[in-house]
Amino acid sequence: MDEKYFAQKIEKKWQTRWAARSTFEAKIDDQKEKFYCLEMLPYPSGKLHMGHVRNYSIGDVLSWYKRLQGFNVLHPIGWDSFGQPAEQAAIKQGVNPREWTENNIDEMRKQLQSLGFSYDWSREIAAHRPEYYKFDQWFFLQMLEMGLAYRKDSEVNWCPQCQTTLSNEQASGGVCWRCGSQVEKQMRPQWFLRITNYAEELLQDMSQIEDGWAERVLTMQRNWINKSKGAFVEFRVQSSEFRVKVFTTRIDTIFGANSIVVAPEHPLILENFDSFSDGVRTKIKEIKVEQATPKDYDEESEKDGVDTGLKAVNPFSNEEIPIWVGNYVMMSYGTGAVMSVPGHDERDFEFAKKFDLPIRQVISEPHLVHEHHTMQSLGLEQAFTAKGILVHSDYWNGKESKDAIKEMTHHAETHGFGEGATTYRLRDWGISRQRFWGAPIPIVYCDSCGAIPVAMDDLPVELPDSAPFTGIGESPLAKVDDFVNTTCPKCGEPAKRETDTMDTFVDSSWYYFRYCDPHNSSMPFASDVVNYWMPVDQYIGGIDHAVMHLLYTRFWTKVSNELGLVEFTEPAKRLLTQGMVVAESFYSKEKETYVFPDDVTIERDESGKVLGAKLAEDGSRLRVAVEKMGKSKLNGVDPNDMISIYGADAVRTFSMFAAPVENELVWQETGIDGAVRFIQRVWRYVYKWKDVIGKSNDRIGAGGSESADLLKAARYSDSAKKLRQKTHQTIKRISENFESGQFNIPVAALMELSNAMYEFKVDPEAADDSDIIAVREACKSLILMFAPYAPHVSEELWEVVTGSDIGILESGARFPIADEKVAKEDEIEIVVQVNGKVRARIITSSEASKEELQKLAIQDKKITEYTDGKEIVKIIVVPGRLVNVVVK
RNA sequence: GCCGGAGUGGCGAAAUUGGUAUACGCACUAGACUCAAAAUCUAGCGGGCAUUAGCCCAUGUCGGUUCGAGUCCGACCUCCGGCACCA
Repeated sequence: MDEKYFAQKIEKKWQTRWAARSTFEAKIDDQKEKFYCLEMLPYPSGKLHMGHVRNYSIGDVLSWYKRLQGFNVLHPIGWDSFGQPAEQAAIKQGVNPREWTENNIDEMRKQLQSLGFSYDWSREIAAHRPEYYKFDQWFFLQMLEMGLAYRKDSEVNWCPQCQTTLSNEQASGGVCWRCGSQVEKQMRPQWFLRITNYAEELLQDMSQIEDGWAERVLTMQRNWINKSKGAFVEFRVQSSEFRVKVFTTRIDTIFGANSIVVAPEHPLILENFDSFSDGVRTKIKEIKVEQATPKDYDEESEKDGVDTGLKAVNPFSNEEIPIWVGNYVMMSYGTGAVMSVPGHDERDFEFAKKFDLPIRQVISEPHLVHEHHTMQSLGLEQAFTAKGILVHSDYWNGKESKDAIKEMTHHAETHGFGEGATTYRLRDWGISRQRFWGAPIPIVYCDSCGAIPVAMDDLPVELPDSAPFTGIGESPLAKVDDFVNTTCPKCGEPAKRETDTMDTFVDSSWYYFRYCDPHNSSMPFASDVVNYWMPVDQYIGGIDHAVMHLLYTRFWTKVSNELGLVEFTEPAKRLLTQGMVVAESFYSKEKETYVFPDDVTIERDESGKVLGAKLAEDGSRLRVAVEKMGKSKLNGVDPNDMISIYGADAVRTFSMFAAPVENELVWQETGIDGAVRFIQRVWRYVYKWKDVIGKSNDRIGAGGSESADLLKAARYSDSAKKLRQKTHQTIKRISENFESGQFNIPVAALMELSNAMYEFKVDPEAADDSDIIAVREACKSLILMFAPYAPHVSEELWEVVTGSDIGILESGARFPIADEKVAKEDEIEIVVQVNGKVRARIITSSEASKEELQKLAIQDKKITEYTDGKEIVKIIVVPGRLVNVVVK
């Protein structure tokens, strides 16, 4: 056996063995507790980036840990293989999107395998294959039957030059990515899923998962759904039958309404448009165009609007107020009209300031009520948005907001101009895409029967193998006559297929079900199999998916539950949201592009701090920036190169050690040497002790089976005792870290353990039995705890220590368990503070009582120097930690 | 703009959840080994003053609560993620 650590060689060896032995294939086993560990599946871009490495390393660490604890672990992987990049490659390079995608999958599979991830490859799935997307279509038809899928007109980005629809990304900055034309909005009929039916459940069921999901994710989802209780109120339009309906959560502020602001496409405006003056009409058209132009989010759009001259009547005060058209009111949101209360709403305040509209205060802070009650108007510096006491509100004066909201809503209801209501900001999920590379929506349009679903037995509706990819005109799919032309499933007459395909979020909404039963051809999955494995015990993915994907997938689970397919209503018990991995990159203003360190001359000061950067090619200055990996075409660091230089174990270990998993990580390679050195240190240590701790030594029992009696019976020297103490302290610490999802600290703890092993200065030749037992215990514990990070080298060293090539998992080895008695320190250091400042340290028994500690502290010479001549006010004693003497 | 986060040495970070700030590692410096280099080992490594065993300052900024604050509260600054057709 080679005694030098050579990563590439042992990694290949163990990857081959695991595959040959099907080590990681999961089977249903009622004798064992199951653990479903799932990482978000990748889009097959063709190249792994460090964000992937980090994500999948976390999952692999956890999978190994759970296997070592005896769980029946399901750890699958697959491909989210529909999406725009394949279609863009088809347009730009003329390749076939399916071939392009399959090639990318082959490439990325190789890379994942070279990292030695413990996947059950027999369950691999890919969204673009008919055997998968057949069931996207199946689910769609089920939802159609349930009344959850429907069709309505909705906006898309439209390039008038290319005569094609564009994604938001393709329309960024409001111009077409291809030709640079101004992008417009266009209405077209599209399919939607009624996620809004589940708004309340999506909120309520958060109680099932709040222990396992990060609070920040649930908060974001809650705010996205944005439930608000309030009331609809109708304002009569003066000298007209028209009533404008608004929604407000603050009906208590209605006496402060100075105007009604409506969207430019509000029915009232459409109806009265011809009666407006030229100036008003021009302004309304401008606002309409502004709203129809896609904007970047960071563009701050200034409030704009125009007084239409129409008047509305406040149903509470009978006051006549003007009706404005405003650029901040959208027809697609709410009722398309708001009542403007500048005194108590920030947006309305800003609008009123800009157009010099009256601002009235009708809510006051309790202690100011008297003053405000008698004053006509107040010069508010900013909107007062808190609740309070009503003033200048006629009959309602003096009431608290909370009561006024109830009573005023009731008043509106009994007088027929309003009603209490709960609204949600969440909108239905539009799934239609005017693109080729997605699952076709299984609908046929017949002139006489209308939109008819394809029969279940006729699924899948398969994508044709080729289509004209031009980037111009309608979707490529619509240009394939053989696909488009069909017969009506109902009447048999000639008819046309739906040519829109589904949003790729559909594929990723149920893939974790499919992993449980990946080869089922008649159903998406068998219920009993899914009910064994699901819900997912630990889901791991980027924080960038906190809202959309995770909300869609929760919705899908609820629908599946309603269909009787699954027993549960939430897909994942625990969610770990990994921080983004970003590449240190540089932005070139002239070229409007990001470049990465290879092409850049970086200027640093003596300490290595980056001062600036210049483009190597022409010396132009660059802005230092970071860019999310995978977002840009340039992915910064190539994991392939790193694996071939440092080995998979080192790359995995370092990606975990570099930062806590929830932090954002600016990737830099410096530091990975430390991981390599650590692996080599462990390697050398095990080899140094190999002959005395391995199986060949039968003086103290075989290396493969550690007997508790043996450990107990041995008489240890002080240094051996100290080594055992460190071993068990490390086990304890790492177990706690794993349970709480901290994966960086265990690496540091293992390094500390190995440092302690090196400090155990007994020569293997001169070691007595108890020394050997202590060393062997340390080595075996270290190997087992390191296996989740660096499985290849751990398997190899396990073979060295146990003398058997059966493999860690096959041998039945378990994650070590800490012995509290062994881990316990006899003596500890107690800090003594005077007024919170550390002034002395005393070494004492870890058992010392509060009284003993206090006594020791005030007798200490260093402490008396500070306390002499002063009055001791109090003494705080925290056993095991510190004593704080407070003096005056 | 709206929603959600983050900020600790030259760098990645740790801190038992209110109790010794800087564990572990990277980089760096010096020494040992070597003809030499690499590797390895030993020591040092937040800043300032003393260079002794001591003192003062430091966890983005400003303020507050507390015997005690990186941790809790308030305001601000900077950076990052999401915003419904990137996945």
